[in-house]
Amino acid sequence: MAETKENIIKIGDQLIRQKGFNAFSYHDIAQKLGVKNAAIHYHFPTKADLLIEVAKYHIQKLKDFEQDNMGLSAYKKVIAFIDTYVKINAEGRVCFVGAMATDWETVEDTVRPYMQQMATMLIDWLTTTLQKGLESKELQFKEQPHTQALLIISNLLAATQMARITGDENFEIIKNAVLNGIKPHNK
Amino acid sequence: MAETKENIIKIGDQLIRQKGFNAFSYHDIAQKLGVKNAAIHYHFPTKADLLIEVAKYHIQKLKDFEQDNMGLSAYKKVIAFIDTYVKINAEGRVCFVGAMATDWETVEDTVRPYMQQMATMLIDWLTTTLQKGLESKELQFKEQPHTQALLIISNLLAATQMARITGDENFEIIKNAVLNGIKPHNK
DNA sequence: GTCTATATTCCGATAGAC
DNA sequence: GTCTATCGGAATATAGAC
Repeated sequence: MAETKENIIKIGDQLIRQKGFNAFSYHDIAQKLGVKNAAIHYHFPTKADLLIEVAKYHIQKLKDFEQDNMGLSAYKKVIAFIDTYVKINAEGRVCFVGAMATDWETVEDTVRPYMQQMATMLIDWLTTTLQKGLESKELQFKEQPHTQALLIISNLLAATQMARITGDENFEIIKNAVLNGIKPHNK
Repeated sequence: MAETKENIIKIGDQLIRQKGFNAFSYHDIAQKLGVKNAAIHYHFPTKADLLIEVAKYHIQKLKDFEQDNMGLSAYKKVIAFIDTYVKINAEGRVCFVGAMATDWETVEDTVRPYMQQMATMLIDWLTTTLQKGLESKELQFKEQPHTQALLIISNLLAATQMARITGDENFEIIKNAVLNGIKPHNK
């Protein structure tokens, strides 16, 4: 069934963001699915094949996210964006971009364009969202929208990582400060 | 010689921040030192033993950093702090806290307290530095010093990671914005 | 302190049966 | 599509000589 292929991608993604690309094995996935090692290789001959599909999966999830929140105000879009990181943090995982960044030097060249596409889409969407929020005076911040987008993404990306080491309180503090950094002063 | 032990730690540290803890082998270190696999095991029986020493090495480096910059103004201390991330980024590596965060779930319990100590020291030092800069009006920012410290560290930590994927321009942008975020408005 | 040699385990990957 | 079986390789780790 094609359902298995989808499940492998999802479990692979979870393992990548939990343990890292070099720390999980096909056996880990097989075990969770109740199948054998070889069954995973049937769907994804090499680990790089799987990683590319996981990256594509994230690109699609991001497109879905954009679509689902299209009608929302800029402020609520940012809230929804922050919320995805809250969920990631609650799972005890890190975000895909952060996980891929630390494994970057170990992944094959064929994989990298997909990660670059995903990261660029993320930055572009938030930049545009902030830009519109600025124009409608719904949001307020000093930096360029692109710069503010980079600041927000880096804050949240690192917050989920630091939370593992220093605890969830620091994630909460950073999360609240991010929001505070784009709120109009008179609100 | 004890020099070899020190060299193993330094090379181990570089490999951890370049490829990740689970992606380098004792063979990698041995090769760089021109010795054999077994020589590394003589100094550090297990990989966890080495990791603990790498963590201690970073704790000591941080103490040295604090000592070396003790006489500087708060502003110059922050500049020196940012500069360490500029160097990390120029090397194509990531910072130790970020590297350890993504490998967190795969390291033994005995290692974790050292990483927690290192991360806490980092946050505490920057918090104190920002606090003093605020009091002397040398620096200016809206958030609590502890919050601002978390924001700055998360920005820089993630900037080195994102630079790998989306390029060094984004690191530069984030770096400049970090500094811009604590500068008094009249300067 | 470093070496050779080796034990052991695990992982990625493939062949071929069902 | 999944299985059993297995290959080849690499990695962690240890024993014992020098």
